[in-house]
Amino acid sequence: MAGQKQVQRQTGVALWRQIADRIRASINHGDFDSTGMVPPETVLALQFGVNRHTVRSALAALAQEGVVRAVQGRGTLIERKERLNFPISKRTRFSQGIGDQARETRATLLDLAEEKADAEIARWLHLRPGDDVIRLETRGEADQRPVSRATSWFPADRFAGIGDVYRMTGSITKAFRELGLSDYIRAKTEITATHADTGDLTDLELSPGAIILITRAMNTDLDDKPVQYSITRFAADRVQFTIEN
Amino acid sequence: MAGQKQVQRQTGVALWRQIADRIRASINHGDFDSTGMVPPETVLALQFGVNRHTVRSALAALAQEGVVRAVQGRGTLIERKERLNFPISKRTRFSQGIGDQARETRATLLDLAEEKADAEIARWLHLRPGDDVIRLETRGEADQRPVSRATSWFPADRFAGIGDVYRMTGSITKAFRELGLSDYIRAKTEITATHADTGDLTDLELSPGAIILITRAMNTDLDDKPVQYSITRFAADRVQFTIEN
DNA sequence: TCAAAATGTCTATTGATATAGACAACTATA
DNA sequence: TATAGTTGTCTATATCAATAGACATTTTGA
Repeated sequence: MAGQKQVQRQTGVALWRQIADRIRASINHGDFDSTGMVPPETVLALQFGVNRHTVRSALAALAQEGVVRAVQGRGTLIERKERLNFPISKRTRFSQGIGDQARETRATLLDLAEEKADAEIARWLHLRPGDDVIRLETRGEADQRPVSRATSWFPADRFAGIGDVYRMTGSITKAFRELGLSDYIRAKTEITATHADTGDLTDLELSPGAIILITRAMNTDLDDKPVQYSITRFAADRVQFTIEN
Repeated sequence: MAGQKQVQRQTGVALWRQIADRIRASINHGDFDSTGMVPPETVLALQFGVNRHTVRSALAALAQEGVVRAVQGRGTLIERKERLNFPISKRTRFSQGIGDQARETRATLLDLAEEKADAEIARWLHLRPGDDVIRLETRGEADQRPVSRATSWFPADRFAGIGDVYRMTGSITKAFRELGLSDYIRAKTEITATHADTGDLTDLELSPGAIILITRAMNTDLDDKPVQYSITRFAADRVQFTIEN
């Protein structure tokens, strides 16, 4: 049977754009891992019900992004993206250091809420269980490719409204600065691994069985006061961590 | 200052489509509530940096949706959408009964996870705390307008994989049927009200201070066994409930 | 070595998208 | 009752999006 949702016409979104987005998602999902290449243009054109030239426009856009590389006579190869390197140090920030590895980095806000700290959060943030904390859920992307999803907690009394500031600036570092915290330090990072759960599969465009790297990290201000605790889940095949001593 | 993100060209998404989406979001956000009408076409054209005709295309699309109505000489009025009526009965389902009130209804999957039941979930689903449950978070939309966001829990042993089935069918009722439950009954509904939290503001496109109607509901199978417990948060100015006795 | 299969290039045509300008028609108000 | 402000309509032009067909070029494998 054909795919459940075909491309739509007359919506103001060009067909090549819709097709490019769906092919990229399929690649991230690992649908073509067995061959390492995208199906032939004629096949894709048939599947999507469009002209071959339209598929070529979509593939050209993906080639421009660096997602695929077309080779005449062979086919369109999926570029083995290098793993993004996350240096872990006292100056660890998400966007910093990634900027030169990817053309476009973005963090999208998934959820934002104020809640009471449970025992674990309280321990990391040096609060008492039940104290107000702000929870921020974000997804990190590099070149349209979902890389990580993070849940961060902040002391609500000190960083009231940090969610809204984050929404404006799109950066934790900038949000901190807006709220009067000019600098902070990565005090501790724990790294573990597990299998992807269903939330990972959807948010990170993974297949069942995929591996997730989990970091639990605490940031402090210059007086060693905790300002942020975050749990980040990375798609293991898209990242590596380096620790310099 | 101008808006932080302007419309983008050459992306495969038509300018009129981007502009229409942003105007619709502004309307839902209540930005024009003081006047009850959209700014003049010439002003919008200047704001977005496009020709007036392009703005007109966007407004024509919104008029087609029924969001606005243009009146020559006066301006473009925002249609006071009737509140969606949710009849609450033993046969309460989201999509049913709404279909004839809105042109297009949709439920988008926000999150999906398997977790352990806490005390409250366990009580509603007649389980023991710690039992496995599947949590499903969705947003309900009618005519592109976000109406509600719901969190539902299902007993994991009985409805394993209901999340994936839901993703395919886009309907709880159909997902139940796929998993062998042909019919179910709304056993209990509790209704409360509160102010919107930050999550509501983003997901439902509301302004601070907006009112949220909350339903806590339990569905059972024909043997009175609980099959679903859900907490749904409605934008209060977009819905009404009716209970027939 | 030949043929099949795949991407690359070219021309041509149609419709959608966007800009530009001018003016008509209508509403509200001074 | 003028007049300013607003939406509606028309013509014209340029570019983008999509389709169609033909053929070249390259790779792979029989």
